[in-house]
Amino acid sequence: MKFAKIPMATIVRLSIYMRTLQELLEEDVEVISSERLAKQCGVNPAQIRKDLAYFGEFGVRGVGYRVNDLVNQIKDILGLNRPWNLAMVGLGNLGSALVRHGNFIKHGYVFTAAFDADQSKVGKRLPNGLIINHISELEDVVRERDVHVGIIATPANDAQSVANSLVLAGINGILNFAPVQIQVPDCCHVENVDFTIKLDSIAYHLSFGG
Amino acid sequence: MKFAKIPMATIVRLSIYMRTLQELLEEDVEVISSERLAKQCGVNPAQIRKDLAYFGEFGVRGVGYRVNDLVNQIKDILGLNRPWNLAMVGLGNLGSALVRHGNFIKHGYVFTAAFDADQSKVGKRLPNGLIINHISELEDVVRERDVHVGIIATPANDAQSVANSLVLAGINGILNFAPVQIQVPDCCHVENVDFTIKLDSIAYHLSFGG
DNA sequence: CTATTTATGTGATTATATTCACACTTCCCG
DNA sequence: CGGGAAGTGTGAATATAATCACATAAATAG
Ligand SMILES: NC(=O)c1ccc[n+]([C@@H]2O[C@H](COP(=O)([O-])OP(=O)(O)OC[C@H]3O[C@@H](n4cnc5c(N)ncnc54)[C@H](O)[C@@H]3O)[C@@H](O)[C@H]2O)c1
Ligand SMILES: NC(=O)c1ccc[n+]([C@@H]2O[C@H](COP(=O)([O-])OP(=O)(O)OC[C@H]3O[C@@H](n4cnc5c(N)ncnc54)[C@H](O)[C@@H]3O)[C@@H](O)[C@H]2O)c1
Repeated sequence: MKFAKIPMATIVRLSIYMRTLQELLEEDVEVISSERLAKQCGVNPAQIRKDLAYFGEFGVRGVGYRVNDLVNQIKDILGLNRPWNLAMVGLGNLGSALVRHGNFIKHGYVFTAAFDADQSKVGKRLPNGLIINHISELEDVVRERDVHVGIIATPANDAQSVANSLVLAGINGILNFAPVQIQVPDCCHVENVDFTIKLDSIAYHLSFGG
Repeated sequence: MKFAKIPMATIVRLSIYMRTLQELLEEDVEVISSERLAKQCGVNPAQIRKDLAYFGEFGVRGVGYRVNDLVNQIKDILGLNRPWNLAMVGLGNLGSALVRHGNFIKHGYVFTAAFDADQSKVGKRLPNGLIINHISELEDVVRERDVHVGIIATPANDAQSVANSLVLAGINGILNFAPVQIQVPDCCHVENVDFTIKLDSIAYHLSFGG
């Protein structure tokens, strides 16, 4: 995999295609054209074909793509045909809602560790059976349970220090919900989720009709 | 404002600059160069200058940018020097965590309405004093309370129908947390938040060392 | 008042991403 | 079996975005 330099935007779109294809699968659609898929995903049909072409030929000319096959092929491309272990750091409002949520497991992401700094939370059992560890145990527990990705849902002030611990524990993927830009070495890939930035984009569009 | 065609990516970065500048303000930094700001935001310094140049000249040559002024200028650019009224639709796990969260109000976003389809939730009072209305009242309440942006936090299956109601009620900005691509007329601007897509990107990077 | 330093603003350049357009493959129907 | 019809795969053409590099402006020191 990965013969040319792949646009980051392509990777994001592949996820979107996959979600849509999974829905189609549930509606028993067996084959779909790039044109119909494009409409559902809100992109250009050629875009879909080109995105896929980076990784191989997955369709049948004159016919389209077999939905089931394409889902699996995209999973292979993204590295999703295996489970990924997650650690949640910070079990407040947001962190708790996230671990409770079923969509992660549905897509192959499993919470195998949870950490908080608040002693009154440590030892508590989460709905999925996981017991909250103290943040000081992070490094040991992360290694022990083979955690691949850390999720930061602590207050903004603590995010950088948590990120440092995660990196030290050997983690190279972080999903950061705190509204700060965390600094990590190149070996570690960070994705940020900040809802208020999305709201700002909406505000701009509403204000200036973009 | 908006003299040339502005890259969407520029708008997103402006939000990020603003967040960082607001932090700097709290640390009593008065003036900052594009170079230092760039490092903190993880972008190229020329990028910052070019992004700002779309909208005017905000810096002082040989000196840098006055932090406080720049924050306000970015707010003007994005249309954030006014309050924006939000409606939350779906007060489950995620929706409840969101309305409880203080960051929205801090950035000028105010929840002025909340809706759910579950009768047992209708009439309940949220921590911010807001009372949950039934989804059937959406159109009336949205108009009455001058809601500008709708936030969808319902199950995926209900997202499209909620979006339809919001559009019908005259809303042209939607923040969608349901993991589906909703279809709306051009007058309505939609931003999606899907954490699992971010996780997929991380998985790809970890798998293939991008 | 001049030289030096710093750091912006921006045209030119390079890099990246999207879209077009059509050759080519498969299917289907008569 | 031959002639559309449908729809992929992809090189070429656009379009968009990021970066460089330098002229220019302010501040400071001598
Ligand atoms: N709640 C939301 O809807 C929402 C929305 C957008 C962004 N965010 C961001 O997500 C983060 C969490 O938000 P929240 O509402 O859950 O906050 P919260 O205060 O409810 O929870 C934070 C949790 O982190 C724990 N914590 C603090 N320091 C820690 C440390 N060093 N190590 C481990 N755990 C630590 C606290 O004990 C607490 O349980 C914040 O940065 C917030 O800005 C939240
Ligand atoms: N909880 C998370 O951390 C999380 C993470 C990622 C994505 N999401 C997505 O966010 C959405 C909500 O997740 P959740 O965990 O809060 O689910 P939830 O089941 O806890 O809450 C959904 C709420 O929506 C209400 N609802 C259902 N149909 C409705 C309708 N037609 N109109 C108004 N309200 C309606 C339900 O009564 C319920 O209160 C889902 O689409 C989910 O996939 C959630």
